[in-house]
Amino acid sequence: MPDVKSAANLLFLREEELRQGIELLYYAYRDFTAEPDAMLARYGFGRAHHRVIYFVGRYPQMSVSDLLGILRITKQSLSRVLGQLVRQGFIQQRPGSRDRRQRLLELTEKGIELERQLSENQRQRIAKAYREAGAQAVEGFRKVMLGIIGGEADRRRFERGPTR
Amino acid sequence: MPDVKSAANLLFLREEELRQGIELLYYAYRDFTAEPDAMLARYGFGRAHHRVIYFVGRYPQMSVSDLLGILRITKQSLSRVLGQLVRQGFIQQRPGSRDRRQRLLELTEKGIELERQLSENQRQRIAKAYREAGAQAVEGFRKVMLGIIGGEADRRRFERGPTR
DNA sequence: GAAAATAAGTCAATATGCCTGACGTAAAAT
DNA sequence: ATTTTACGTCAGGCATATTGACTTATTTTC
Repeated sequence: MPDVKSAANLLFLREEELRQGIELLYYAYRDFTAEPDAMLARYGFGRAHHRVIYFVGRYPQMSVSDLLGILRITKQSLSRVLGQLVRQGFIQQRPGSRDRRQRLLELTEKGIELERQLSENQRQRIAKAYREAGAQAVEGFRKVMLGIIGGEADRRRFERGPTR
Repeated sequence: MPDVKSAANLLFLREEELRQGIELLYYAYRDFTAEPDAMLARYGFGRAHHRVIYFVGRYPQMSVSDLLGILRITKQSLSRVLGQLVRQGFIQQRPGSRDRRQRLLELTEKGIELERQLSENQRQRIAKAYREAGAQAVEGFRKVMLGIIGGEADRRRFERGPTR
């Protein structure tokens, strides 16, 4: 019964393909974070500090609640990490001009330097992967990753054009 | 001076492209783990339990040290998580026949069921992304992800052919 | 203008994940 | 017979994150 056999085989291939997708994400993320984590440890920081520094560098003058929205953590969790970064002079806060309740966040010179160091490794890893895979593969990578990302709002961050 | 300007523009595009790569990984991984995390919380488990259940399901009869090698954590960290799963009947251990020092790991029926529930969400997310992006994009996704993964040994897990 | 909502911060208690270091046991390799 | 390996465990510690309760300043809404 070749029909049954090939149907089963298709299902099997599909199952295997999906598992490989899960694992590609797992291994890639694991390796992607390993080196920055090691660097952060030398400052007494953790991965949470990296995420804060990264996104504040990416979106200067962002508010605390925007940052909370991206990180999807509670303000109590953010508080300690952000407080450390502010007290140690990596991040600067200033009241918003339109809404003075807001504390707009910005990297200091020192913060910019740390961000650069931390992300350099990741940029090079991506650059290497992109270079080896080629432009067409990069396009496919983008498409699949955008499909994995859940929210419409987050997907919009990746619209075409250099500066979002 | 058009040369300088276009060179700077190229650098800018490249920088933006690399940053987007970093962020695609961040958002995709964040959303990829959010729902399983919520399910695990209902069992009193964390992401670590999911990883253990996933890989034991993927490679039945694997040894503890093989699992440690994949997870890249210490045996002390694994110990509590694995111990809970064994005591609560999700994972079964048996001495290896060739090397009786080994404890080979295997999911129980209960473990298989939990694994299926947890990964179903991730499989569907991948399936949706693959379906929407198309076969060629999936090929590109694989290429780029493999380029991001550091170790040759880990990349070998993704060689062609259904069963590794 | 008073009441309600929002942005941000704080105190407290708790859980989980992960680490280093030290030590123990059984089995295999040399 | 000694050393190495596979696994486990005790102890102590730090980072990340949670829920819940409460405060302050400012803006919005009625």
